[in-house]
Amino acid sequence: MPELPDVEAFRRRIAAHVPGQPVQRVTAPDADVVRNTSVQALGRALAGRTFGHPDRHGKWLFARTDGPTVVLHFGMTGYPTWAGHGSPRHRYDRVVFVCRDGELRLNLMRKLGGVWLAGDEEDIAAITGPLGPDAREVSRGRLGELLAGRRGGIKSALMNQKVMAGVRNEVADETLWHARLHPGRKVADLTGEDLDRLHAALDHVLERSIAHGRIPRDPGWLTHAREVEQATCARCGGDIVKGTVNSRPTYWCPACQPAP
DNA sequence: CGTGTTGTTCAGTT
DNA sequence: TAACTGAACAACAC
Repeated sequence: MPELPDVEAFRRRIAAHVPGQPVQRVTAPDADVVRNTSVQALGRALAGRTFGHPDRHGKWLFARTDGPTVVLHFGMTGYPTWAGHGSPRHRYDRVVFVCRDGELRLNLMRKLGGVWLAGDEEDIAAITGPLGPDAREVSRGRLGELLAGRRGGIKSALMNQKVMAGVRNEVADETLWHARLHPGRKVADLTGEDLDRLHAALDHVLERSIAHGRIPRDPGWLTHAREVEQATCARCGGDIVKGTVNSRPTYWCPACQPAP
């Protein structure tokens, strides 16, 4: 379930191998994950082009070339790999960019993500739709601005890609636990101190998770609760509970994150 | 073969 | 009219 930290790890993986690689051809065993063009047109547009440095905004990845940009989204189950020409492809490698020294492969088990071809920044904006600033770039002041005037709950706002890009279910739960805020708290009811803690928690969760390549599953993290039958809060020792917020499975500590 | 999974989209509501 | 909510959808593992 890639969120911002996972996609940043993907970006670094691609950045380590792909820049400078000329594309020879593109094969797509599952053509339908190529979303806004045909496999043939994608191959024609990229053949002979050279990959540059990849960028990321939220959960979107942009594999630049000296021509068009390949836009990647990983849905819930996707990930990219770099592999030698001869190494066996995985069953769910849906699109393969065959380069000079290896292959960039997009594994999409559930086909929820996809590949788009973009000629310029305008194309990219049309593909991604409106996105708020990347969650990693949000300052304390900007967080206040982004949340100002919102009527709903804090978890809903954090997960809204138009508010900020990159946070989804697990990062939202983890951030709210670190900030000691109940996921159902109304944005309008949060104090300046609440927002201070929320910003510090978002920063902490994103930076530590990026360093780890994903949200750590260790006992000191709320996400650990998703691994075990019944987790206890690493801060207070109380039981972590599971419920549904915005029709998504949500974990929190009732003692540390009091209900609104 | 039914259930669980979760990012996104969309229909409907406030 | 923007913001909000919840249901539907995607495809597969188990």
